[in-house]
Amino acid sequence: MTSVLVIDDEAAILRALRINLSARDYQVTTAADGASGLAAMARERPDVVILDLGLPDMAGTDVIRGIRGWSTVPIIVLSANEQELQKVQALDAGADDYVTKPFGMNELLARLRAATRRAAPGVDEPVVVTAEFTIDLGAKRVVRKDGRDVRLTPTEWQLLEVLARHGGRLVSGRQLLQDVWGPTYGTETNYLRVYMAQLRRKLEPDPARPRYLITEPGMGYRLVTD
Amino acid sequence: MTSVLVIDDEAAILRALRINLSARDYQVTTAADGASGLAAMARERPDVVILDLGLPDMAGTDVIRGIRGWSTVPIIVLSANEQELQKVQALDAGADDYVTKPFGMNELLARLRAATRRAAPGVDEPVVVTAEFTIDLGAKRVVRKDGRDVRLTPTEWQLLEVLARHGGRLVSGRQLLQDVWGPTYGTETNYLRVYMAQLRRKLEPDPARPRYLITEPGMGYRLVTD
DNA sequence: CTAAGCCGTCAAGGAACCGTCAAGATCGTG
DNA sequence: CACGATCTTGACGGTTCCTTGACGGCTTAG
Repeated sequence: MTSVLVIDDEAAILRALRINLSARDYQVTTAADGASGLAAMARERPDVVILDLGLPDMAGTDVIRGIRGWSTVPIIVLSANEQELQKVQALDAGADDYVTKPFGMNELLARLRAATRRAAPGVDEPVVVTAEFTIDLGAKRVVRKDGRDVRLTPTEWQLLEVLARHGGRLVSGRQLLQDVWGPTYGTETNYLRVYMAQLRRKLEPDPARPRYLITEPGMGYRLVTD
Repeated sequence: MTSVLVIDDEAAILRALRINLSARDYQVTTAADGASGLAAMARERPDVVILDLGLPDMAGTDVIRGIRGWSTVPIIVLSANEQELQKVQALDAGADDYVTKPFGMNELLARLRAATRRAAPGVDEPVVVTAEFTIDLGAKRVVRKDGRDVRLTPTEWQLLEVLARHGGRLVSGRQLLQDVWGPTYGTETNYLRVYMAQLRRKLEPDPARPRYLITEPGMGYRLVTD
């Protein structure tokens, strides 16, 4: 999922963007001024930034330069200012695009897609490593330590992905069922038994005595990464 | 020196751009319609394209797609059309930016700098190498290990290019369809089956048992590069 | 000790997915 | 305008995958 950081001091725009972006499966973080925007930038590592130039605490070009100092994340600038000089300064400071308010939501979304499409190859997804195998969440790939990669079915992969994204923490059976099979499931624990067995057969050195895909009786499952 | 291809049918704009760009040390090539624009594109290999959407011979989005079929060069669209739908269609077809006429020359130049700045670090087109063949994305060529090069149709090449640019990662059927056939496609999986078979027949040593163009049932396809 | 949960294992039927082939439609070119 | 190359479309058979039920081992509580 693509994550977006919106830096804007107008509550109305913030709300409109949050609603529209969330509805299209973007993960949205917001900040209301330049300082907290830069802080959020370092904390969240978003895939793309939408930046309003009319911030109360600092000049827009300084925010851009603050980000460009250490990141090449795409920056889309919003501004009510139509003056050409302003646009030139923002773009030359390192912005990728400049949209004048008022703007159409569909246009902004299209420019967002264009910006993320360019950056697409280069975003490194997290990787879970154990002594036996490596899970590459970005490539949707599992490779054993001997270099051969493991063939997983869609359901097997989804189940493993949910466990991996929880990073070693316990995940309840109900949550696993809902994340993999959909929100209407929750009690079909036999599905989990079947697919856990499949995963163990494909990943564990000794499937009878699991070392990574651990059952916590009565509670759920856990992927330990040692 | 940065080279620019300008595709526009208005003589006045063509002249203005030629003068302004030349004065700033860009190397300018021009074309007056879509067909000759695509021809010039293949001949000149410019670093960036400025494209007017109001061409006499073909739709703007088709010109964009014609370029995107084999090149990732930045495309800046010029248009008198302010309609949002037009912008969305152009950007989704693969354009990088959309500037509405009349435009300020300084703004256009700034957007030009932004577009070329982004592309700068990645200009060296990657090459994908396997034990059987080599894919040269820059030259749009596939060479077998025995030196003979493989003839691919435009669609075959586009499909292979999308897979190659994802470098071993899994690509979903929906994304392949949208990247190759356009954003309105997504369910016509039989296209993929047909063209995957074509590519395998031309690239795989044993097309019946593929080693490089791998199917992950229910999830998508992947180009493994061992 | 026994019964009741909970879990792991296995196999089979049916559905979904994929590879293959070939014919019609379309496009570009001379 | 005709020809060849390419793209689209439909149908068929084979393969993979998901679901489902049954059985037995293990643990725990009474």
